[in-house]
Amino acid sequence: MEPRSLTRAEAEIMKILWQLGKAFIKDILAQMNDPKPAYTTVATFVRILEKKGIVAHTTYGNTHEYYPLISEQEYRKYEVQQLVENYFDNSVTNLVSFFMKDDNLKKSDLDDLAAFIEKNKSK
Amino acid sequence: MEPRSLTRAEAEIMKILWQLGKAFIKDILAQMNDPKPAYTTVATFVRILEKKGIVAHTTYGNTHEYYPLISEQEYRKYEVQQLVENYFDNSVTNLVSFFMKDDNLKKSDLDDLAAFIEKNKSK
DNA sequence: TTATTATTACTAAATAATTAGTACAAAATC
DNA sequence: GATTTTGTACTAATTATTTAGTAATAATAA
Repeated sequence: MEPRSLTRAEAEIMKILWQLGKAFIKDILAQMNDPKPAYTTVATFVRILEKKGIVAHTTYGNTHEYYPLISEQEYRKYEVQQLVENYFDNSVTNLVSFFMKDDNLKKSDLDDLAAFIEKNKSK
Repeated sequence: MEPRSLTRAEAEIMKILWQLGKAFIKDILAQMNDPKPAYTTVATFVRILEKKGIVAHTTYGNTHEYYPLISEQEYRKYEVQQLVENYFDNSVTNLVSFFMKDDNLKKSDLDDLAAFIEKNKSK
């Protein structure tokens, strides 16, 4: 399942699906912020996501319960990779040093990261 | 200058402008990968970027030399913020701990990061 | 059992993004 | 000075994205 970037509207729906695990259209709609789109708008996007192979459904009578085919972890990984590739010359270190410059990183974060690296060096 | 997300094509051109500092259309085109778009396509996007207030130009005779009004640093920061906001619950720590899960870091990343952290421990 | 409600499938329409051609003007060349 | 080249501005056409209405159908309620 090769991930592609989700559009803004698609991402909004996926986030709800990831959170709920599975949902009917009305459940998705209920989670959306005001101003809520029309029921049929949500249904359209879910159908688009299904056509793209990112969502599937189970049928219960005449209704469908939708669920994601890609995990949030998987997609998040893809997005991070995209960012690192596009703006940090493919180097995670560049991203980390970007955070350091901006003082966005707590010292404990760095310590944790150092410990993690130490632990994984053996492999 | 409030940054907005750049579209794919816009980002491609901005990256070249950031790299060159300033450029004529032909310079931008020269930097693009094959298959290169038409000269006029590049000109169109530069005009769009200008209308959006992201690019400006200096006139030399009948030609324009274009330059960015937003720095790459500034935009990069915006993009990172967007990612952290959308997928890491607004926490940089969450992003760092994301890297500390198996499989999210390449071995070369591990080595680089180790060196980087070692060097910065002193501070 | 008819009317209402809920749901999906299809259609459509507006806007954004992508791509490039044509017209025109200025500059360079012959 | 006429012709070719170079560059911008305008226009246009295609595809993607966003949004939602309508038709059809099944389930539910009156």
